[in-house]
Amino acid sequence: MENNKFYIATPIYYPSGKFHVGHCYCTVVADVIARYNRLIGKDVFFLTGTDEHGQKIERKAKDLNISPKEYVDNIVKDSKELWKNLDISYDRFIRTTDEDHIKCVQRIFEKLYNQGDIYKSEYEGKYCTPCESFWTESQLIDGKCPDCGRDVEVVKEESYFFKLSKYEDKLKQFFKDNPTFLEPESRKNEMFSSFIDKGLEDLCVSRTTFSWGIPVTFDPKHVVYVWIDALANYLSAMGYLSDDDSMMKKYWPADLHLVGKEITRFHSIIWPAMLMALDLPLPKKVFGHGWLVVGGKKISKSFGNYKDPREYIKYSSVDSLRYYLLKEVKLGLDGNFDEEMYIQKINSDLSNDLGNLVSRTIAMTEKYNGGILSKKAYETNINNDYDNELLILVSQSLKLYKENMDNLRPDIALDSVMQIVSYANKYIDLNEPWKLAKEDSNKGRLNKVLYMLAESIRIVSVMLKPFMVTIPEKIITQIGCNNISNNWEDIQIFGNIPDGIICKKTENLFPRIDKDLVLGKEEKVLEENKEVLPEINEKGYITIDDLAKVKLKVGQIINVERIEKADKLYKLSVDLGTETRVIVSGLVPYYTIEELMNKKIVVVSNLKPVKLRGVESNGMLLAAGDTDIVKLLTVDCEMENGANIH
RNA sequence: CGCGGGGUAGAGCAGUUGGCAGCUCGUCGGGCUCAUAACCCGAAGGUCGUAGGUUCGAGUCCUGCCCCCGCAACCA
Repeated sequence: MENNKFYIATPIYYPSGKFHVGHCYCTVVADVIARYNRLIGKDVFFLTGTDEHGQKIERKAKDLNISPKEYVDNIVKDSKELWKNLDISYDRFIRTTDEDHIKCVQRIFEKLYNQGDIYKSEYEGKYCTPCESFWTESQLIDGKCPDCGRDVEVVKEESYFFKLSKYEDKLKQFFKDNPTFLEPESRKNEMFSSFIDKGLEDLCVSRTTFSWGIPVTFDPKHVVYVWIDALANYLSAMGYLSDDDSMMKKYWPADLHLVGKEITRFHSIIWPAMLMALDLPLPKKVFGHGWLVVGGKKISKSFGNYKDPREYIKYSSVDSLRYYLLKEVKLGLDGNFDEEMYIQKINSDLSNDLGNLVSRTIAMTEKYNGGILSKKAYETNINNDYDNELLILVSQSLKLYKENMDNLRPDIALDSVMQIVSYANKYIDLNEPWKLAKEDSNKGRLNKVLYMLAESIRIVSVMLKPFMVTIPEKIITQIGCNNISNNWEDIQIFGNIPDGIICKKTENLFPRIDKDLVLGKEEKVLEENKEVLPEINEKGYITIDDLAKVKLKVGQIINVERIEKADKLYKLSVDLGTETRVIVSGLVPYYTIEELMNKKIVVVSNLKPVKLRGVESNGMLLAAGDTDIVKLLTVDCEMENGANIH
């Protein structure tokens, strides 16, 4: 079957700085799609890499007093590390400085030149000499260089041009014949209204103003400009125009170019035109995804919202990050990456729903049936309504999943997976296994429920494989299915867990993340950076000013309540003279309500409020002791409420 | 008249060909005790930016206006 291969590529990124969440987003999405296609049995080739030439790189290297190659080598090393951290399963990391790529680009350039699609002419533009940069009319600010504000001059530069205009009609026809070539729809509108309908101009494809690039073989003072150099990577990786074109035969045309919305134009206009000129089949699809915005703003160094993605992984996990990026961001639209939302989402979806489902299922199986999953019980007991509903949901979900993965809606696909998880949790409550376990006559029914759950969990794990790298395997191991085959075809029919498999609970799959702890910590780090107080750090002293920051007051407890669902917490109302404060404190093991009533205590009055078990605590009371004995600090004579302590 | 995207419950978002306005989180109330203080049920909460139009019927189609964001030849 010709249909059985899948060639997917991300753009090659420009390594003018370290990669951020945005780059990761694109690559992670591509990786998920690649893994999905492998899962359903396709022969996948997944390409990513770096676009390393150009003036900007040349200049950056010069500033650092190293060669451009050294400069990009460093960044490439780091980004490969990053992709490893994110479990990106690329088949090749192509660099435009790779030997085979350079050869390929030169041959493409020659070929196009020889057949007349590239010609020599002059490029005229506004040039800022000190900045050594060309600017377009629209980039200029008040007619001056946007970088340095100095005057620009009109300069003519000898250049080679690609006859883009020649392909205008062919392109229009192609878009007409292939309505799904460019997605989402909105991008297509943009391409037409902004560029194609306005008419395409020939494209400048060489430069003489810098030398960090691939030399034009027949005119070496020119280097190949970004268009051909960068776009050609998708072909050079296939060995196009080389001695060995077996890859080309096998994988070309590409099935999917997943690109950022700002470079959709290059991939949907220039790239197809180039391929037409080379007389090659065009890619099946170009998808222009949206951007991640952080804190409502585009990711950029100047906004200060630029963060190494590995920071997020540190306190969560790669799988969590990948899950969030695919679930919460609708492919094609901009998505907000808010750290607080991130933690909340993975706590709720992954810890509470998924992790806890696995945990409670296995715990019950161990407790009620020695960890043994009984396929016999599943087969011999008649389905009730809940069973049927679960079975229907699973099969619907599998269908929806595949449909949406194929249609590049991973968010909806994930949604359908999570629906199984959600119903499975409900299924437990509906069946009440803990009640079934009380009577021997219900043993069969109980074991059926447990089997149904385990099998649903196994199916969910397989569906999650493209999205998560380590967790699905861990889950499968916990439910004892690591020795059976768990591929796409193994989940199409419900009931594939053999009889007598033993499951065993080990680690917590998704420990809940304490939002306050993580985000609070961060604030502390920022503060430490602001105020460096070396004396304190060295000797452990604080100054009188530091002490003055803590406002201590005398207070009287005027009301005490237990907090529901909290083992140790009291909700105390404390009279501070001018006001009554609510303070939550873990004194249940040490004091009774009666003992606490009317006590005069010492209160830290300016502590930042925190929510404990849903009750906001405004302050803290002082107490002595560790775990066994805890005694409140009180004042040894009558003191009016609200009196300062110093 | 530069181009594009967006404005839907407190927050973040879905809403396919026009047909009772949904999801997640949060809030409030209840249930359960197998589980990672998790899980299950119920409730409150929306003039779908605004003004008009088409229609039996508009979040959805058309027109005007207001606000936010991005792009404007190489930052995914």
